[in-house]
Amino acid sequence: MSPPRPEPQPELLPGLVRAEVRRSRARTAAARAQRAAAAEPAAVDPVARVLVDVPLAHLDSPFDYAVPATMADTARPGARVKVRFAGQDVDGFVVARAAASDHSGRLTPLRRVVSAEPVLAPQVAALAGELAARYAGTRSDVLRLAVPARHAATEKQPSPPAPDLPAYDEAAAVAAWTDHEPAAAYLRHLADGGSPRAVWAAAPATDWPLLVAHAAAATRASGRGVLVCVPDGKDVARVGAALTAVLGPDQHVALTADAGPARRYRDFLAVSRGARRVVVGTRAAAFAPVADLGLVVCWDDGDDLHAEPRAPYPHTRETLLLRAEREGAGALVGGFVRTVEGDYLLRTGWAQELGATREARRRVTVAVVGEPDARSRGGRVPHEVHAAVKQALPSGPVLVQTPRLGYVTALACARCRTPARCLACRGPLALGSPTDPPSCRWCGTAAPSWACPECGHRGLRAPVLGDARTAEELGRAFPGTTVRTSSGDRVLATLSSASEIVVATPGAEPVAAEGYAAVVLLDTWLLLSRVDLRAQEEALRRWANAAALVRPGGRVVAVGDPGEPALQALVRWDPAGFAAREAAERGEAHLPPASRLATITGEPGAVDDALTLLVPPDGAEVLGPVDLADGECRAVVRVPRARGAALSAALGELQRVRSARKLDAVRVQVDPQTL
DNA sequence: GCTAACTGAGCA
DNA sequence: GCTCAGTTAGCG
Repeated sequence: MSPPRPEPQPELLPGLVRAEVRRSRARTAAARAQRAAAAEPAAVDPVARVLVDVPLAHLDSPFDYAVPATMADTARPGARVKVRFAGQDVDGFVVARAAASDHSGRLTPLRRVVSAEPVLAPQVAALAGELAARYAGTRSDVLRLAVPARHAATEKQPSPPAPDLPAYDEAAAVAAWTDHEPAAAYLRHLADGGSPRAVWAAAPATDWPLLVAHAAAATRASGRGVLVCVPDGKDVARVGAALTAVLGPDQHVALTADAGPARRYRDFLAVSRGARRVVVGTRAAAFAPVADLGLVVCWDDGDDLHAEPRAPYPHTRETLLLRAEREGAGALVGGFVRTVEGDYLLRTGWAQELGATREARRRVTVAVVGEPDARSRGGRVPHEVHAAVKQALPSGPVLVQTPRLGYVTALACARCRTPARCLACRGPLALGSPTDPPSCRWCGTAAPSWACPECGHRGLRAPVLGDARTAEELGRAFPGTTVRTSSGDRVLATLSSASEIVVATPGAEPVAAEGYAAVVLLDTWLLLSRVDLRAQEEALRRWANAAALVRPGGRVVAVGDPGEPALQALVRWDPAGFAAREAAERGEAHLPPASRLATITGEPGAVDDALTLLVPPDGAEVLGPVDLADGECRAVVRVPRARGAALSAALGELQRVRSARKLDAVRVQVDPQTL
């Protein structure tokens, strides 16, 4: 060791050198502290295995640190720590303590235990590893989604005491599930400590939050915990209310993104400390460290809110099913429709079917009426719909679903308001989705480079808002009836049973206390016209979710083409048959879930490099790359489902090599929701 | 990513 | 022989 240098006089030195001296002093002080700490290692298990929070793929594995005696008790598995890594202080989690390390060099001591609170449960650490492998991402990315930010003041507070196990009313649970088969056996299996896995297509007019709550109660009866994930905060509130009704107060926590940091951490701690054993929440809740997990529930798994938009882009359903598998829990994948992924779970025998009885499916009648002539300047609401609304109103509220704002109406020149017309047939131009070019509502011809014939301007606008205009039209047709709207950022959560009309966009439909007397689906062509892999499936999902809000015996009227397969599936209330057909078509087209598909997106040069580095598994197909907007491009790689794990592994290796060689980043998405 | 060690150019 | 900018390996 070198003798201490004589320290230069700072005031005699120029600023830069002085700064250097300060740094050097700080270094020697840090080194002294480290030496002192290293001198006294913990007596038991002096090695801490730490996952460091660095975003680099090739550094995604635990690193060993020495545990100073002073941290012997606090540096426990799951604790948040600060460590010196590559010359800087970084955050990390202790994942294990060990007696020895297989690292050959001297171990750097832990810098600091941020908190002894074990926030990273062992099963969540393992899950992060599996998800990182599955989605070709890093554990640190997954952990950022899984563990909420620390809130020191909240951490000091004790969590509420764990409540007593509530009594389980099996008769009530079976009664609530009476419309579904074989629900009684499924519930019994859960209550007996079994882990049945089911894909559930709910009957129309089913109060599904109540059924989920009873499944939770059955699981709780076996002493185990429950985790329920739903698409949005509105559904969290509904399931929360049902859980309170069935299990009693203080049995569950609701985890949502819009709770503040303090509340979020408080609720997380209540789960992590075992004070709450039942969790309902949105997609981030899929990582909640529920103790002794007995059941995971994913409601409406087709909703794209379940797809995490941050790397590595895990899907709630996949996260929950991985957990069910590794933690030995039962699973319930439910919705008013069945996704092709749900169909796949059934076909492979991974899950059993939980379906609506024939009588329950017939409880609601769905009719399809043709669209009014688009050329008529009259309204979009046909006579049959007027009649149905008129008939239903005296007995309760009526829901009118109309596709999203602005995409509905014919377009006009943004400058001079001249209506935009199709060059081929003079029909009105409209937008099918926010991303597609406008196209003709009569003949379908796309008009990507429209220019106003009057003034030459190229901008288009929607002159009237869709739901506002519909509400206006209905208000005129039914004078004296209250017409309310629910859409976008002005969503009505619930509704009384008063006789009023609610015009809502898909996903924003309020739930009526006693169910709707009638549900009307307008402009069904619009949802079907999206150029998306899942357009049909997604359209049926949105219609079914609205139609399911009708009361038993109520009427559903859809305006559209009766020949459309998705509308026919709605009329027959046959989500299983529809999913099976969709799955078959996807299989023929080598699309998920029969294939596993991944995208590589980034700068053209970066994507080229990535494709050169990628060692695809046997049978892999590489498509593209094709140019996208913003100078990016995207390649697609797909393999038969059986090679899915190999594809994920190859993509993970690609990211590690790319990261180690400091090549430009590319975004890898495994099983993206859309293409 | 970042730091620290390494390398070679430029100059005394 | 030394400094310094530019490069690069390795991170416990």
